[in-house]
Amino acid sequence: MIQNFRIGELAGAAGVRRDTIRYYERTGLLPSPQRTAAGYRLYDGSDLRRIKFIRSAQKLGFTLSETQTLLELQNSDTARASDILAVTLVKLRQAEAKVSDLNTMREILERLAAACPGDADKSECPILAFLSSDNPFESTELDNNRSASGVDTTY
Amino acid sequence: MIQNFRIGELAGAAGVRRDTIRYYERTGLLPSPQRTAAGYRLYDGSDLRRIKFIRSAQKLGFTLSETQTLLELQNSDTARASDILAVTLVKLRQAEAKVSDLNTMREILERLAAACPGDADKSECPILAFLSSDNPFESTELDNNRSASGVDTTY
DNA sequence: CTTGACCCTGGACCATGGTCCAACCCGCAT
DNA sequence: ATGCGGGTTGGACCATGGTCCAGGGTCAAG
Repeated sequence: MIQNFRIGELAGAAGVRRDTIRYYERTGLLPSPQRTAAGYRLYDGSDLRRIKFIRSAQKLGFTLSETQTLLELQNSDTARASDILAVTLVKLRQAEAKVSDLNTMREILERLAAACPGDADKSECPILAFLSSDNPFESTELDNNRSASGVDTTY
Repeated sequence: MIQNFRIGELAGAAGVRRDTIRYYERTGLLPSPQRTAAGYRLYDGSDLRRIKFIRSAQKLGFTLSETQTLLELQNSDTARASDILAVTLVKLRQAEAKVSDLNTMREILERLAAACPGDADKSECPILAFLSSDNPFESTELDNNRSASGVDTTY
C-alpha cells in the first residue's frame, strides 16, 4: 500500500470538500477508488495529483468536461501534443472572445458612469436613458450573435 | 385601450420567447398584465419598453435581479442619479475584475500554446506539464481569492 | 362544426459545479 | 457501552436564466 488515505485527508490535501471528490467520482472525472473492507474509499498520491490537475484546469477556464478530455488525452497511448494544443487553442479563442465582450461592456459602463451627474434627478441619468432608448447597441459589438459569452440569444 | 397586444405579439416584438415573458412575470420583473375575459394576458407599449430595457441591461452584464433594482430605481419617486450610478459602478468594477482574470488566463494559455510543439509526443507538451505541476500559479493573479469570476473557492 | 393558431396552467427539466441532508455504519478512546 | 469523529448512500437542493411539456381553453376562418 503506497500511502493510502481516506477521503477526508485527500480533501484536506487538495483543498476541496469531501462532497466534491465524490461528485468528481460520480461524473467520471476521478476513477472509482479502492475500498477498505468497511467500504471506505482509499486514495493515493495519483488521486491527489489528479484533483490538483482538475483545479488548475478550472483556473485556466476549462470546464469539467473539457478537463476530462485533457485527462483522457494525458492518459492516452496515441495522443500527440497537437491534440492537447487543439483543445487549448479553442479555450484561448473563447477567452479572447470573452475578454472582447467584457471590454465592450466595460467601456460602455465607464462612459455612462463618467457622464452621470451624481447629484441630479434620475431623469438626468444617462444610464437609464441608455437602457430606455431603442437600440442602445447600434454601433457596438455586443449586438452580434457572438455565441461566446454574454446573453444567450437563441430564440 | 392603448394598443393592446397579446403575449405572442409582445414576444415577437421584443425578440424573446413567450415563456421568457411569463418567466419574467413570475420573478416579478414584469408586472402582472391585464387579462381578457378569457384570461389572455394583454400588454402595451410600456411592457415592450420594459423588456427591451431588461435585455439591454443584460447585455451590459446586469443580472435579472440587478436589473430589477434598476427598474425599481427608475420608477422610484425618491431615487437620484447617484443611486443608479452606484449600481453601475459596482458592475463596472466586476467587469474590470473579470477582464483582469480572463486576461491572466488568456496570457497563460497563449504562452503555453506558443510553447507547445505540435508534432511531438504529448510528454513534450508544456500544457500538460503546467497542469501537472505542483503550484502552477505561483506568481500569477488567479491564485488569489478574487471573489469575482473564475473558480469559486469557498470551501 | 371542425380545424388551426393562439392562449392558459403547473410543473418538470436543462447545464454548471457543486453542497447539504438524513440515516446509517466503523473504529477508537474513555 | 458509549460517545465521537470519521466514513457510507441516495437524493434533494442551490443559483442562473430560462425552456418545454401535457392537458386544457379560446377564437376566427372555412
